[in-house]
Amino acid sequence: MKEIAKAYTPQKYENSIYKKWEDSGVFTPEIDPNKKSFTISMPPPNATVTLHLGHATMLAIEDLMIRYKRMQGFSALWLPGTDHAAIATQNRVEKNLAEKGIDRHKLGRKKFLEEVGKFVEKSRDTIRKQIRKMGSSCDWSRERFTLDEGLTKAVREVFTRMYNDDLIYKGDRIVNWCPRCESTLADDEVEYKEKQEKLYWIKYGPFTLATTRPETKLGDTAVAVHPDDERYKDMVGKKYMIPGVLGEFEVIVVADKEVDPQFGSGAIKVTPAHSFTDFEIAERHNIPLKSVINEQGKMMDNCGKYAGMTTEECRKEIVKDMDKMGLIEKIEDFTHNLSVCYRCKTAVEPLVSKQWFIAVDKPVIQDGDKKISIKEKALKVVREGDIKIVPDRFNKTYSHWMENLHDWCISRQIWYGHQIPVWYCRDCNEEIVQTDDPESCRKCKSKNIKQDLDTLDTWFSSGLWTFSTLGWPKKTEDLKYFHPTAVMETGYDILFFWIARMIIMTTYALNEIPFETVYLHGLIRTRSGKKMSKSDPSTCIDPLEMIDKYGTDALRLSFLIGSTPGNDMRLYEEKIAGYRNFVNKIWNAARFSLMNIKEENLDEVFDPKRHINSRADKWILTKLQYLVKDVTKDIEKFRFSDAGTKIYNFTWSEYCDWYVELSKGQHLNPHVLVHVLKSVLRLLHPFVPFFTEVLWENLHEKKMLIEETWPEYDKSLVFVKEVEEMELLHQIISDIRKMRANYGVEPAKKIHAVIYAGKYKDFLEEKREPLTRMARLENLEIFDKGEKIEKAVCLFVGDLEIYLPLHELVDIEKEQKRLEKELENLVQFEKTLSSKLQNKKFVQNAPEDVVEKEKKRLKETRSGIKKIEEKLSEL
RNA sequence: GGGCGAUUAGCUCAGUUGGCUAGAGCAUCUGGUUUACACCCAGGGGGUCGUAGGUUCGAAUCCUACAUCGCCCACCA
Repeated sequence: MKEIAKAYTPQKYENSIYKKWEDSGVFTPEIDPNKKSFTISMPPPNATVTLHLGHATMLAIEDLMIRYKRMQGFSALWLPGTDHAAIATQNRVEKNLAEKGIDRHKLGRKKFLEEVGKFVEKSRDTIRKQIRKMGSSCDWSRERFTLDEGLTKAVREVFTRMYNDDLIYKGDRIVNWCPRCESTLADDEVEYKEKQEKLYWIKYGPFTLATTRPETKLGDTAVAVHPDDERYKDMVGKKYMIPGVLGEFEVIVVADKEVDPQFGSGAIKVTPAHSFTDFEIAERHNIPLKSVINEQGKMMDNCGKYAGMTTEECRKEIVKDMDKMGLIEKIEDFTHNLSVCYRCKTAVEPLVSKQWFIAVDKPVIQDGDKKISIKEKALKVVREGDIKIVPDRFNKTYSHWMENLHDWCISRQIWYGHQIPVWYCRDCNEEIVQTDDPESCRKCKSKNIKQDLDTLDTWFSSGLWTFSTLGWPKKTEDLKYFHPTAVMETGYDILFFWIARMIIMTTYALNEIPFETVYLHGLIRTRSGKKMSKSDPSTCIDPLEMIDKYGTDALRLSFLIGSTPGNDMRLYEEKIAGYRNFVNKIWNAARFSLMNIKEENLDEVFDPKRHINSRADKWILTKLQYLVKDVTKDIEKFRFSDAGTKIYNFTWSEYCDWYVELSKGQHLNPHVLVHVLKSVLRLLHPFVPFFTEVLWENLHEKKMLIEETWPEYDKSLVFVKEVEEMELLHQIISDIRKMRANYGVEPAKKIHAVIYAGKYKDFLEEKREPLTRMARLENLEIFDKGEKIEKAVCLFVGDLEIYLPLHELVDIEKEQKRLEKELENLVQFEKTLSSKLQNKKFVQNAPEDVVEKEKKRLKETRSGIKKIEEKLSEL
């Protein structure tokens, strides 16, 4: 009665539907003590980025969970936000300024930060819009930014507490230094890249040794050998003068297990200030440090003629000079893992510097009657299952990483970020750490104080994300109601960067877990399995472009179906197009339903007592109950792909292919047609929110689908017998169609059929209409039994015999061959089954229902064999 | 060096505590103006489940080894 467009056009509806949801306030959950809360903190996209496939996946999965729980009656909070992403953002703005010929140092800290602020404001606005594009039902009224005032308070509070607990300390330690960013990097912010380099064998006093970095010779203070190395045994503990390009210098020989006697000559030069291993060796043996490389990656003033050169320039020069002095023995090619900055790929320069650290091994958290470290605590909550990781194999990865965690360097020498809340008194050197800006020195009252210039690692603040966004350190209602959060969903690539740090920071600050479950999705790859990279647009799919082309719903499905947690997934345009087709398919099923129902019936509530008319109705309703049960279970177990596939198959292969087709004849029952459609829309809504909502409106629903309830399994709508009968009908129709195709019967031609139906006679009589229509029969005769019919194709479905007297089309020889082939098949199968059932161990050990099933199948197979044999003997 | 994952139809992937003659989508082939949908319908072909052993009544699924690809961690000057 009502007609909707012939095809669904997402572009026409998506924006207005989103606005309708947002304006209605459904995204903002109430704090209702009678309801359970369900919270997801959205992993905040970096403030600099535009939406990429990683975000799109994350948003699709999280929105699915949130909508599902919301429909189930939970107070579902999905809290959105953005991360200031200190280094990444600063680099980006520096680059932008550089294009205009502006250098940040000339601009000065204050002005530079203003520039960053402007850029970030604009950029955040873009990402906000893009998050909306994905249909994300997040609570914008609670949106947060890691540099917000509230979050900054949280950062200072945690810093101060940790400082007072002696967890945060300042020390001279060797750190990863990026000379381009001019900042420290945490251990996991360093990447390794394989590179072809040279290995220089140099004459080194009484030694010959191999090095890739001859320029660090200027900072050498020792030579180390393996304690068991016979070659150098007598030299250990002695001091030697080594000839160098800047004259002789003294080294001491130490024995250390770290040295691999197999590599090179078995002796290494020790440069404690510029190598992690050497620093550790130096610490163990009390060897002095000598820094020769500065924070710009250039040789320091103590390097004579090399001062001011970059390490690379210096290497060239020093090799030249050493060669002149006859110090170079040989130069070999060498493949080497070069450490580079994860943000800008510049080679990392290890150097010694005064930095702030978090001590991860210091026992400070009360645990029963003893104290454990923040690291042990973070291990414990996962080990004991307080936090569950999906898929669980990542437990191992997590534990391994956490066990090997060293003190975390948290200070960064960049400007953008949370400035470290430490002030120094210039008059009395007092160090003041507190949450508010102090006016004067607490010790000498001098006003001559200055804040530490460094900022905090960006992961320090994002480590507080689940609770700082809910108002902590204030004891807010939000915090009480929504924390701990339910699920943290993110890519496995930031398990260490972020997940691990949230667990550390939250268990320390709140003595509470940040989330109950960690759900890790895989990375999106190209069709050939390569990483998509922005620098190569030919491999890269832009989610926004796909949304324009196929709609958000189709894009979302392409992330949700066909993927499993923790595994990478390949994405390509045909896949998205396929789900667009699915969306359109349901749209058209709805179109059909609407065309077949009176408007007044649309407003009626489905009542099984009055509205169920036929076996077909009972069949589809039963299948729907199974679907509801399965899908609910799958979503609860985070098997989103399975859930989606099941809805897909039900809708297309059962509802559309059979039930809608049946509706075109005597079985038309608009009530059930629409009821099942509506249930499917409910089930589908968390996956594909836009078009389900559009259809919902068209079905005269007053309430929005987003606010509707999730369907529940209803046992009273399960009809096992009717399902069996209907499936028999499907089988008969399919088999007749197959035979038609097999014999090349023109689709338009209607044929004659005779069925000996036994106990199903009455049932088939009732289904005469769909049977003749869907199998394209012109004359159907149904008997309970009868004589075999000659010159006819025969089919055996269970105990039924079907004859298609195709007369001139029947080629006896061909028919014989077909039957023989089928017989062969059945005989083979019979063999397998009977030997299985004769096996006593199988009958004894296998579960009863498995045995029963096999028995039933054996019976059917044997009856089929008998029938075909009879038929063949007549041919 | 240590760990993890993958290996199933031409392609992309499902396959839950072992239990239908191993499934889907795409592609392909044969047909098609059916009461919604060609973004569709009906039907077909296509797989020794990476290899070799083992456990079991029964293995794609569990165990062992190997192979290939990929990822993570550690790291050598």
